[in-house]
Amino acid sequence: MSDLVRSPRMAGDLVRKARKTRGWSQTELASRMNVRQATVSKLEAGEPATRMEVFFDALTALKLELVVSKRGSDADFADLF
Amino acid sequence: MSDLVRSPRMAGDLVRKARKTRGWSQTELASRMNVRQATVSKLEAGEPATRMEVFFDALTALKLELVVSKRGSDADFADLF
DNA sequence: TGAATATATACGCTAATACGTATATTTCAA
DNA sequence: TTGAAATATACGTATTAGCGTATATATTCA
Repeated sequence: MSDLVRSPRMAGDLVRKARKTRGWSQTELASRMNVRQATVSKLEAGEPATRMEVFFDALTALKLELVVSKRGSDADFADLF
Repeated sequence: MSDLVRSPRMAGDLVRKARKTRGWSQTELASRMNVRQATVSKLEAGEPATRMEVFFDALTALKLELVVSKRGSDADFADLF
């Protein structure tokens, strides 16, 4: 299973879902990321100015993997990679 | 084809690669993202504090898709989704 | 329902992005 | 080689994340 993420909002939703699936509180996740609970709260709220670093730290803590690929609808550019 | 991204640095490398594949200059990409060329430069350099919004805007402009999934090595948590 | 737990906010502070504008540098082709 | 195009930096400004610390609101559950 995997989730498509197109915006900070969707990223926040995904982090929240994964965190809850793991049964962690924001404080628990924040601790693993070495940030404050308030920072996790904002990340999950989809704050657009959240630092990329914070997002990646969350993915790492949640043992999630981020894969970038060409958009399926982008037929005019088959060999992007 | 797809690329795994685990950090701002890797994100920057990927954006640069995709941009070049499209034959765009940083200025060209910046214009499509509605940010300055300097911002694209920093994004590609892997600046950890780059705003998530900027990263997502770049992916959108480059017609790239971001998919989050559980890490393959994370066997202890099969049903994260 | 009442208390414990969890999440959203707040204040003062520091640091750093991104902005506009501009230029120093590096890259690359004629 | 040289000159244009591309990229990295710079300066001053405005804005805001994230920090420490703390608390107002939910939310959960015995």
